[in-house]
Amino acid sequence: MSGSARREHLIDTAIDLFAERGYHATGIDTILETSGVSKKTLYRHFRSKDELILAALKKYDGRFRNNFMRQVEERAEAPRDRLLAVFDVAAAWFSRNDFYGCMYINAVGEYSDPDSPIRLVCKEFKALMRRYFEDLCAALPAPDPAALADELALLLEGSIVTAQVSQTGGRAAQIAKTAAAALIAQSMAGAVTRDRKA
Amino acid sequence: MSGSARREHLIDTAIDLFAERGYHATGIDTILETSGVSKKTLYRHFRSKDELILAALKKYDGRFRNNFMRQVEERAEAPRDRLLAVFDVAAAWFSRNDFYGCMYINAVGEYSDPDSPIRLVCKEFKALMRRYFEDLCAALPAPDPAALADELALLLEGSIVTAQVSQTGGRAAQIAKTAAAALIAQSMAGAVTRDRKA
DNA sequence: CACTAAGTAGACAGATCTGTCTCTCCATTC
DNA sequence: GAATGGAGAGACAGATCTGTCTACTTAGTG
Repeated sequence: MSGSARREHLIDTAIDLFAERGYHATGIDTILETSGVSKKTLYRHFRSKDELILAALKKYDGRFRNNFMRQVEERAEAPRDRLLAVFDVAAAWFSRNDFYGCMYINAVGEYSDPDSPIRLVCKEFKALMRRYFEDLCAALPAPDPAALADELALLLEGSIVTAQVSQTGGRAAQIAKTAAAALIAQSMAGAVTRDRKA
Repeated sequence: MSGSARREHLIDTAIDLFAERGYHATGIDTILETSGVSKKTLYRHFRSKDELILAALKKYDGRFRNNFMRQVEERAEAPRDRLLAVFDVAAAWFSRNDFYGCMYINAVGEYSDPDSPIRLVCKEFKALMRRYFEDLCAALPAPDPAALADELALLLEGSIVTAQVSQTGGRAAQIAKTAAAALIAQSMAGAVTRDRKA
């Protein structure tokens, strides 16, 4: 295994363990045993555990969003259908047996300092997801894409934590999907109303 | 200070520290120093740290929901107004400088074993909050109180984590409130439509 | 082959964590 | 006033955690 491959393997292992057990509860030694990498190598690639956490969150960000958006785009074509497909993809995610909620939400729960790099990565991830919603809403086209995106993003977040806490699998995503359809309809109807008035 | 008073003081201190810093990151010693209680006393009242966590979550459950519902009921009278007032109360909560998200959501992020007592308390809390929504929806009366409650509960959860991660204060609650009004309207309109058809 | 860079294994230091235990003090009660 | 029991202070044990360091091995390259 090459140096960079080992580094990636380390990050992948860390992602899985942090996602399942949390950040403080996952020790360096556990990551090393699971990955089969030595401590020396870990500290050659990362200055500290916090840097490994940061690398894990950053790598997961790209991987997750790519995967998520690809699945949405595979399931539907039209903007409105894609907005709804988001919740079908979420349902599939929630039903996995390695679903432990959102890594970023969980991270924020463990790192409360608002200025910590970890928090910034989490904030950034959520901003990018919300941006994805806004792009889809703009393509509808919704009269106020930003406002509708805010609402739909809230529904997704709510379904994630509800699925995690209440362990109802895809049910939370189904509820969110129903609500999303209503909010989209309401948003578009508002546009029609305004158009008629004008 | 009497024995039981000391016990409560210990739990109150634990609530604050767990809420702010998380569960694994908060050591027994920190709780002892902050509360001014000795280690011997802590272990007289609680068998282990996990039992203290459990006691903290249970006490916070009663306190939070009492407080929350009282504020909602002070702000509005009619069921629909109260459903919307929920999000005003949430906005005030999110704007506090000691807002660190939901203790239960954060706890679930750190304790992934689905059968752990900690998880059960979290699940129970969310079920009780959702029940509160359902009671208000039934008083509307909404045609399908359970379905509407599910949706509104999702919006509240979403606003909590969004406020926590993105640090936008009461804004997330405002978005949720707007969406909630739309969902309530949609729900009631559906009832009217069905009534006319019948 | 020789050299170099990177890896494994693991001892080690120093900090921290949970939980137990002893000793002392103090308040209450008989 | 004596006895009892709760509480404070903190030593202590044993585990675990992060991070460093040494010694040995392996892979790749000129």
